[in-house]
Amino acid sequence: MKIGEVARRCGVSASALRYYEQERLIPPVPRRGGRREFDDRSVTAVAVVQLARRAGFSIGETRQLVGEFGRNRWRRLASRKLDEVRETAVRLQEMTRLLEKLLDCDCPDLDFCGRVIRKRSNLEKGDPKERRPARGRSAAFTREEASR
Amino acid sequence: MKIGEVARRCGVSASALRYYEQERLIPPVPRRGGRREFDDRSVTAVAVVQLARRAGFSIGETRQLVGEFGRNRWRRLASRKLDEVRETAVRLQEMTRLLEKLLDCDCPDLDFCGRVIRKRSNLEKGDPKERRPARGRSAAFTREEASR
DNA sequence: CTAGGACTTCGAGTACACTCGAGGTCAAGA
DNA sequence: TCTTGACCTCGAGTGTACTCGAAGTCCTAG
Repeated sequence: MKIGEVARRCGVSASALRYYEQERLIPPVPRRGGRREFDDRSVTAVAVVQLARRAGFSIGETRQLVGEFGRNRWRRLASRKLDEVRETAVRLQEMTRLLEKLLDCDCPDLDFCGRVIRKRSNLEKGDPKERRPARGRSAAFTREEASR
Repeated sequence: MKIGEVARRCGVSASALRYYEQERLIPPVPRRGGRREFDDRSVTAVAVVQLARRAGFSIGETRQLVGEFGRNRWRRLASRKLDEVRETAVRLQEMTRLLEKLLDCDCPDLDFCGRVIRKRSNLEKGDPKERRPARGRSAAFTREEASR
C-alpha cells in the first residue's frame, strides 16, 4: 500500500506519515523502487500511533509508548495521562459552571464579574510557590524528553 | 501591586504577564514611574485569564472569551470547549481500555498486538475523507483566528 | 551616594508538530 | 513515447506560547 492510500485511510497527511517515520514513531517502512510500500505491520504501527495521538499523547510520549509496548510501564504512562486529562476536564467543568453562574446573574461589566470570580476562585490566595501544573510537558515524560 | 507579586500570587511568570498584556488578554495595566502597577481590576483580569488557560483555552480563544464577557456567545464557546475535552477524555479512555486488554493478554510482540488493535479499532476502514478533528485549531474559534 | 534588586522594552530564541516548496524520480495510461 | 500524478529528499517555514538576554531605569537600604 502506498503512502497516499495509507494517508487517506488513516486520516493523516502523507507528510505527517513521513514525519512519524523520521521521528521513529513507526518502524522504517520498506521501500520498493524508492517508494514507501506499507505492509500490514506498518499500517498497524500507524494505527497505533494515531490512536495515541488522538488520545492526546505528544510525539515524544507516543514514541516512548510504542517503545514500551507490552511492558508494565506502558500502563503506568497511560493511566497517568488519563489522570491528566480528567483533571483538565474537571477544571473546565468548574470554569463552565462559573461562567454559567455569571451569565445567569447578569453582571453589569467585567469588573463586577471579576469580583465575583475572585471570591469564588482560589487563585491569588494560596501557596505562592510551586504552581503551574499541566502547562508545558507532562511530569510523566520529562525524563525521556530531556535525554533526546 | 507590582508584577513580581502578581506573578507569585497567581502562579504565572512575569514575562507571561507582560505577554498577556501585549496580546490583549488583559486590559492595559496602569504604570507608575514606568512600572506596571496592578490594581484590583488588573489582578482580576489575570485571574480570569488564568482560569481560562487552566481550563484548556488557547491564547486566541481566551482573548475571544474575555472579549465576549457577559454575552451569550461566551457560554456557547465554553460549552463547545467542554465537549472537546470530553471527547478527548473518551478517546483516552478507549485507548487505556485497549492497552489494558493487550497487557492482560500477554501478546508476544507489537506485530501480534497490532493485529488485535486493528480488529478492535475503527481506524483505516471508515469514511476516508473528512477526518482529523481536535488536532490544530478547534472549530469553535477558527473565524477569529483567521481575522488576525 | 551607591549597590542591589526588581523592573522596563525590544528583539531573538525555543519546542512542538507538522507543512511547504524546490527539484527530481517513477510508473501507469492515452 | 509522452504526460500526468504520486512519490522522493532536504531544508526552510509556520503558529503557539512563551522565555531569555541585552541594555537601560527606578527605588530602597545601608
